[in-house]
Amino acid sequence: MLVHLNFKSGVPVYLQIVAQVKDSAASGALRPGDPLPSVRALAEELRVNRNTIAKAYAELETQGVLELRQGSGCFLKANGTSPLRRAVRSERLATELDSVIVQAHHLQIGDDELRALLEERLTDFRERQRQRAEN
Amino acid sequence: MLVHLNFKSGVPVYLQIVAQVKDSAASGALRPGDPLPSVRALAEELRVNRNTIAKAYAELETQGVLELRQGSGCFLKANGTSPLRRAVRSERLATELDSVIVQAHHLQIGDDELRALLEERLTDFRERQRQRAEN
Amino acid sequence: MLVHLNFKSGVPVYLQIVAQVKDSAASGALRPGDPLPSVRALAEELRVNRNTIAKAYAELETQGVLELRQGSGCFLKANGTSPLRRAVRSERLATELDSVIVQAHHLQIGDDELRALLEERLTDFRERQRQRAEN
Amino acid sequence: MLVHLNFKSGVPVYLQIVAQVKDSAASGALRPGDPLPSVRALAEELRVNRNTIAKAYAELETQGVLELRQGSGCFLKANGTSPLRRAVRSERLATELDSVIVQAHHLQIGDDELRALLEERLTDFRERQRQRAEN
DNA sequence: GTGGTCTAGACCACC
DNA sequence: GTGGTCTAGACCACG
Repeated sequence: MLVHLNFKSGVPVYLQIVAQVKDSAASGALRPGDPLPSVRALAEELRVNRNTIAKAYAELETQGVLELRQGSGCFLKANGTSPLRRAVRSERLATELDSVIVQAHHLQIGDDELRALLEERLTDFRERQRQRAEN
Repeated sequence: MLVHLNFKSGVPVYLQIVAQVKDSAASGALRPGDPLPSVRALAEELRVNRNTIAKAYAELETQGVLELRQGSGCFLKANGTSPLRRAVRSERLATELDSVIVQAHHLQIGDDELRALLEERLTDFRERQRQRAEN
Repeated sequence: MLVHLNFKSGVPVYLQIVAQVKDSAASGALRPGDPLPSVRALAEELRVNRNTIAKAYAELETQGVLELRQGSGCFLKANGTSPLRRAVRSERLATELDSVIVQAHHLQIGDDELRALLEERLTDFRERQRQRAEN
Repeated sequence: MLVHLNFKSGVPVYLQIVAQVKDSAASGALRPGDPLPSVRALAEELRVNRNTIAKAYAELETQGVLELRQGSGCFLKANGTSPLRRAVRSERLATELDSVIVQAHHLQIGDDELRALLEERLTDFRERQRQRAEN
C-alpha cells in the first residue's frame, strides 16, 4: 500500500485514504482478494490515529469496496467498482496537474523548473519504492 | 467573478474560494489592479457568511495575491510579489507533485504518460493565458 | 502563560496575543516544543471568545512561531524556521525602525542617544535570554 | 510636521496622529503658537482621507493640545501638556525598541545586522528631511 | 459604502 | 479532550 496524505488540504484524512484505495482498485493496482494492511499497521505507517484508519476502512466497507473479516484482516472485494478506462484515469490526473500548474504560476516557478522538479520527485519516489520492496 | 462552490466536498468553503481566485489570477481572467467583488457582495452572491469571504480574502492577502484596502475594497496584486524564499516555494510545489505522483501510481499511470500529461496541461494553460491576453 | 490584555488601547486583542507570545518565545520564556494553552483554556483565562484566540494562534502559525496539530494541541516551533526571504525580512524590520526614528524625532532624541538606547535594550534582551537559559 | 503611519499595526490612524503630535508638543519639538498643517495638506501628505485628519485634530482640540481657529488654521495651544523629562522620553522609545528587538529575533536578524539597518534608515531619514527643507 | 474585529454558539474531524 | 469551519449579528474605522 502506498498512501500520500496532505494534512493541510482541508480534505479529511480518512477521505483521502478512501479515495486512494478506490483509485487503486479502479485502476487494477489492487485486485479482488488482495489483502490490505491492518488498521494498526497503516496507522503507524501514516502516523495517524487508528480511529482514522478504522473510519476509512468502515467507509470503504459500506461502499462495498472491501471486506473486513474478523481475525483474518481486510481484503478487496470481488464486485468492486468497475475498472476505469485509460482516458478516464488520465482525466482525473489532469485536474490535479492543472492545480499544480496554477500553484507554480503563483510561486513564480517556470515551466522548465517545474519539469525539473517533477523529475526530481519521480526519482525520489522510485527510490522510496525500492527501499520499501527490500523490507 | 465566477466562483462555484461545492458544499459536499468537505473542502472548506474559504479554501475553495482561495483556489478559484488564484486560478483566475493565474490564467489571466483577473488582471493586476482589477477590483474583486466586495466581501459583502460576494457573500451574498455565494449565499455564504461575510466572515467566510473575509477569511478567504485575508488568506489571499497573506499569499500576496490580493491587497485589501480599508474602506476602499479589494484589488488583485501584480504578480511577482511572492514573499516566500525560493527554496520554500520549490518545497511547496514538491509536496503537491508528490501527491500527483502517488495518485498516478494508484491509477496505474506510468512516468512517461505522466510527463506527457504535464506537457499537455502546460500547453493548455499557456494557450488559455494567450487567449486572455488578446482580449 | 502570561498574557495581559489592554481592551482600551484600540489594538486588536488577537494582535496583542500574537505580540506577547512572540515576545515570550524570543526571550526564552517559552522553549521550542513547549505546549501552549489550548484555545479553549486561553479563551477562558482571558475572558475572550474562542475565535479570537484561534485567530491569534493561526496568525502565529503562519508566522512560523507555532504549530497547530489537530486534536493534539498547540506547540512552540523551533526558531530558524521563518519562511520569508531575507530581503523581505529586512524590509519588515526597516518599517518598524522607521517608526522608531520618527518617534525619536518627535521626542527630540538625537541619533547618538538613539544608538545608545538600542545598545542598552539589546544588552538587556541578551541578559534576559541568558537568565532563561540558566534555568 | 512629520508623521509616520503604520497601517497594519491595528492602531487607528487618527490615534497614531494624535500620539505623534502630543509627543512633539511634550518634547518641545512643537512650541505653543506653532502652526500645524491644514487638514487637507496633511491628508494629502499622508495619503489619508480628510475625515481622518479632521478626527485627529478634533481629538487634539478636546484634549486641549491645539486650537482650531476658523479660517486661519490650526495652532498649538499655550497650556499644552507638561514637557517630558529626558528620562521619560527615553523610556517611551525603549518600549518600541524592545518590540523591534523581538521582531528581529523572529526574523533571524542578528545584532550587527540590526545596527546596520538602523544606520541605513537613519541616513535615509536625514536625507528625506533635507529634501523636505529644500521645498 | 468598504474591510476589520469580536461575540455566541453550532457542528465536524481528529486524538 | 483538541483545533477548524461556519453562521448570525454587532460595532468600529475609514472613504
